[in-house]
Amino acid sequence: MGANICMNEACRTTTSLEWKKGWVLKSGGWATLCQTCGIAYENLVFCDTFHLEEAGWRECRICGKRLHCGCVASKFLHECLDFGGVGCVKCAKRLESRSIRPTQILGDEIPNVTLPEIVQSAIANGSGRKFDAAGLMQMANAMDINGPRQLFVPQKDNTIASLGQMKGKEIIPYAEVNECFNNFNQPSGGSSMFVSPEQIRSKQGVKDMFESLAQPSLNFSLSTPMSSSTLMLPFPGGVAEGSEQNKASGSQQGQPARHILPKPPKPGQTTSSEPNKGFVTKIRVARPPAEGRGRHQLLPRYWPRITDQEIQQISGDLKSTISPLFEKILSASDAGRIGRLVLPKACAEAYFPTINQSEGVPIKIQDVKGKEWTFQFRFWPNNNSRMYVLEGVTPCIQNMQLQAGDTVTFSRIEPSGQLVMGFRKANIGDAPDAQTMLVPIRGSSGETSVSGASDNMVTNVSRASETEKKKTRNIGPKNKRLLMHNDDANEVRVTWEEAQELLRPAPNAKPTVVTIDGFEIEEYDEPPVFGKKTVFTALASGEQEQWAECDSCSKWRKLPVHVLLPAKWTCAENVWDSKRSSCSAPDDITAKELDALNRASKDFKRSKMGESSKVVEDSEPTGLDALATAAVLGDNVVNMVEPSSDRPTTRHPRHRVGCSCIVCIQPPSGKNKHHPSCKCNVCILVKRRFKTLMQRRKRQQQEQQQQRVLKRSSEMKGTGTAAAAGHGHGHAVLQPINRASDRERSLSLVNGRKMEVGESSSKGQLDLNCHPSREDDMLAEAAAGMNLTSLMNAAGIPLDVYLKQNAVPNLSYNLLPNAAAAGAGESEGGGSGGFLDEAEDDDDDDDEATEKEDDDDEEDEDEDEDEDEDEDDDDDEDDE
DNA sequence: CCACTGCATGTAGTT
DNA sequence: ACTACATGCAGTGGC
Repeated sequence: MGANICMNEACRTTTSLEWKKGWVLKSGGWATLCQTCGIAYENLVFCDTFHLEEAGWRECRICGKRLHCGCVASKFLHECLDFGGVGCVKCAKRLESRSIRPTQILGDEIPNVTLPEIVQSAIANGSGRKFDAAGLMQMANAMDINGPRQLFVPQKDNTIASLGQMKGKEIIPYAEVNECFNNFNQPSGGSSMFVSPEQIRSKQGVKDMFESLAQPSLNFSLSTPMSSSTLMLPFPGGVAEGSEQNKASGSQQGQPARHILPKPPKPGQTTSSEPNKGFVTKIRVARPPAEGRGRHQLLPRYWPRITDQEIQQISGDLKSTISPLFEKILSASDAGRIGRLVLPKACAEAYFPTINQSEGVPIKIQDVKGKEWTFQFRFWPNNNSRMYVLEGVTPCIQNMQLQAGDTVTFSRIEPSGQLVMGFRKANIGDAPDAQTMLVPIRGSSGETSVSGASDNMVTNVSRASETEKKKTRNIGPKNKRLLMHNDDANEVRVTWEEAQELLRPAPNAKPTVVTIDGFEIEEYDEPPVFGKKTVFTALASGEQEQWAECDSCSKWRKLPVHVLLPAKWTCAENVWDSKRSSCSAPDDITAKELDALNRASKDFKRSKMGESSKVVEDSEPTGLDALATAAVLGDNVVNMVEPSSDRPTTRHPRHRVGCSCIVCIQPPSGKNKHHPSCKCNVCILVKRRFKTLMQRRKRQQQEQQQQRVLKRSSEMKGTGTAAAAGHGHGHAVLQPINRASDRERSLSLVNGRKMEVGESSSKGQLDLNCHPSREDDMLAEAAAGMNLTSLMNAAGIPLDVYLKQNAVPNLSYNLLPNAAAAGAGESEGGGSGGFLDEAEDDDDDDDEATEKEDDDDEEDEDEDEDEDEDEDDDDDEDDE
């Protein structure tokens, strides 16, 4: 704790002040002590009368530690001074009798305003409040960075005070304080506006400032903007303030001020420009005019970044003076069809009209060509706050040909207050680094800022480096969803998909198998490792092959399909083919095949990277056929055979041999895609399930038979005896009876479906894309996949009879090695099948309610049969 | 069925 | 913990 003292050095009235966050007020003075270094640091004081509650972040000049100054001056002991800063009430009153002549800005005559007028109006009415509050906010901006040395920037010097305070790396366009104060008496001083923090720091201290302030009548003047730009950051809420802004002030008084404060740049960052030179094309990262009802300081991401050149051009085009307000990078939803542009809250409250109703008000905004657009400016209640949006922006967005990632800028024409909406196309060069940022900010559409710049004055490619930083800050952390769902994000997605395919259990990791809802899940303590990417091919016979490229000699080696290779693999590790276990061994592949392999690999990768999203959309109707084809030929072979027509989708390709994932075990869609001898996962599954079905049928028949025997027995023994016997064995006996009844129901469904299957079969078209848990469908699959339509008719006969008749081998063990893994646990449950079968068995054991749910599900599925195959695919996956 | 509207929710940044 | 905001989603109305 300590004391705050009136900034008028002649007065030095003190008041208490509470400090936060590890910073203490130096007793009796205007300094705080950094607890790290103990060096005194100028304090700043805000007048709470005007709800200026935030001082912002400052940086210790010695240690660089950031200070959040939350100090608030006593509202009763201090008043805001017209020329910035605060003074004690006593001094303020003393100044009442002395008029303060405001400065002239760029030749615009500003009416004289006296302190009493300002202060009194500020206290008395809302509009005046805003005037002063905004001015103080501006002062706060200055003090954020430079402390009280910068405190007394004339209010009219908005150009100076508002242009930014990019500590360290960015331009600090504030007038150097002492020059500024000198300019109080030296109109058109022409001193530098853009000074580095170091320069500022090198200047003399507070005392001179106080001396300047002590001058009762200050003749404000502005430093001439360093360029001939007509940029004028508007005086916040002041005389030149637009009427809207003045109107806006009143209703927001009660809103708490928020701390939307820029972080100081890291010490290592470079200054974007040298002061006093080369400003014409320099990026101007201007802190926007601090004004508005919320009196918020904008997050740096919203600070308008505009060059003098651009300002000149815009101003020239519009024949007006413009004041950059803020900008925003369009999100996907901003640029989407919905036509709603989410406005940063602080910006909306600062620069847009006050709205008290959610419906908002129509607002007219010009574009840089002078065309006027009307949007609805409104808000939605959101978490006890507001979410401001501009509605109806679609025509404008389309007119400007903007996309997510582009930037819209909002400026204001002075003095009319007309809002201007500019834009800046995202720049390919904005992407910081292809390696560090896999996802390009913009697509590879080739659109660059150059084209945008030609007709948009706000655009300037010279800002690339600055925009890059901004992009990193804006798009990167804040718009991750935008990035990841941008069409251009395929690279990441593909990479992820590829990573999925390449993931292997750690070499020595032993899985712990847990069963959840009948599904066996392997849990590994070790994280997975990446394996080597291989290419699968399939022969006309349906036999599949796996190919891997040696990391040493780049020769392709044929491998067993179930093999999972480590990330690095060479011929020497080809333990499956001793003849080709050396790099010196020739390729066991013809040149043509090799070319096809390479093409397959490249096409696969390229199509995934470049066109995956498009393929997903465009080839949706045929993609399933492609999947089905892939099921037979191997998904990558599709590319080899028909690289142009059947590109892989970004979806997980089914039927990947050896893959036991939840997708691959699904039947493929498409019709007549399976050769009878196909040994793909699905066909194997189908066959296995058919076998399971037959076994269950047999079991059911046995149960029915048992039931009939039991019934006859009980009839013969009489009811009483039967009841007694039933009591003893009832549970054991009745259970299968219930099961039998369930299965009768199930079979009736099967039979009901049987006709459909028969019809379908008669056409030679069977849809394999059905729910695996639906036995009837699976039966159909079995009939199709095995070309055993007659099996359907045989479904009613005992399995063993059928097996004998058709010489169906023990399908469960006729699996590819990894496919066998896919059916993990199939030996369980009486060897009836894999986990799917187990799930079925579980269903059998389920209670009545569950059975009913199952019935409902079945009905639903039946209803959904007519839906497109893709949807079925998804349903299947979801259901699984 | 589709587009629109308004709110809810999840995520990320800030305090 | 709080806030801002991007986006999802249910409800609604029009075609």
